[in-house]
Amino acid sequence: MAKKQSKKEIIIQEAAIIFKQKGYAATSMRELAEKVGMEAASLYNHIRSKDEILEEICFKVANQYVSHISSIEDTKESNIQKLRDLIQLHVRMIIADPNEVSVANNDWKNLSETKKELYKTIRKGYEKRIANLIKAGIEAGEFKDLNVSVALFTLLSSLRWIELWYKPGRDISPEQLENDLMTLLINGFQK
Amino acid sequence: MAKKQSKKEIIIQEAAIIFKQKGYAATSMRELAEKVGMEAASLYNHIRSKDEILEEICFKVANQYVSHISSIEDTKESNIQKLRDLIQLHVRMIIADPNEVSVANNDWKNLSETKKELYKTIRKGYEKRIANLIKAGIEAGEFKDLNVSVALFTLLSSLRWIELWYKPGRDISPEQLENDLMTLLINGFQK
DNA sequence: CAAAAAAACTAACGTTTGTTAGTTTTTTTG
DNA sequence: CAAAAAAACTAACAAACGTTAGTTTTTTTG
Repeated sequence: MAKKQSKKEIIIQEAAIIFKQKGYAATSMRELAEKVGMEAASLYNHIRSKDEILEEICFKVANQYVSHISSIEDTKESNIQKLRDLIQLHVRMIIADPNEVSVANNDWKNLSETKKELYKTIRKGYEKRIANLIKAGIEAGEFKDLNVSVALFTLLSSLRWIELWYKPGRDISPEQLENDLMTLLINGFQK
Repeated sequence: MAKKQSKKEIIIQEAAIIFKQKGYAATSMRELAEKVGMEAASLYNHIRSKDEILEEICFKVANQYVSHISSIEDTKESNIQKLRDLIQLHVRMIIADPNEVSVANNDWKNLSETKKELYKTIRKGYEKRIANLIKAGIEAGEFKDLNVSVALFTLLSSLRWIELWYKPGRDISPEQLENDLMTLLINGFQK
């Protein structure tokens, strides 16, 4: 029961696949058009420019992350549990749309100058909120006394391989993946 | 007392800076030439092609990683200590040359088809050796009973932010960075 | 210092790029 | 079913691309 997608949505979806494989700059509109099944010029009946495709992908992903983090912050759970929720959020976002998440994370550099600044601002805001979560955890005595930047970036970075690796049919379920990741990040390697 | 660099080395070094900023495909030879201080055509007195620059960067980095891992494997230390050594290796490689490491990690997709396959083979071989280290640690009872792939990729991925973040003059020393990372990865977030 | 080699230059090449204009076909609508 | 709207097409544009050819300048060498 797939929802009927507009042509624009199809174009963006297909673009995300190719951008992920080869990168935004190395992908031509003619190649994208072929994948979609039309001539390059026909794409412009649905989209304004190549730029626009990248913008839609990047900001859709960025806004999704931002929109979900409030509900984690607002719970009355422990900071450890909030960290677990955050890991779960990232895993589920990536598994729900590995192509678009991957493009947002890797190709945002190719945004136009103004959009790129906006993207960086949104991302920094998101990081700041997670940094505050980590600080709170340290102050509450739940977390080790870590350098907050190191903890923040290590956390976010450690989840980024999933977007490149995971595909349906892997011999590990999303639930297992979440659990293993939480174990690793919260309790570390050591037994 | 900097060693005298050949023009080719300067070109590659400068290329790594721009490739890191904008990506390989989005960087033109004319832009690179300007940064080096010559006309685009003059670059070709020193390099064969744009491709060649990327190849040199990617395989130099890949070979450096590979060449250092043997000495970690060959020690008679615990697997926990080997893991520490590996983290140290990565941190030092990244700090020694953040631009080239970054380009190798992000732009290898733009290698020619045959070189790309070679690169992937080298990288897989490297990953395999770390996977074996993790397996050994689990079997020795030093590590938790983790899914090896999850542990492997989380480990490698968690170190990748450094290449984007670290620059000389950060308010954290390489030693502190290494220590915090080891704490985080080996012992986890939890106190 | 003259000859040879290296490295810069200008000019231009053939392609590929994103995109527009104008036309035809397909789909939607009253 | 005719009119209108949407979406495909062909053709072509100007700009940018990596790269080569040929020439001039700079550096190295005997």
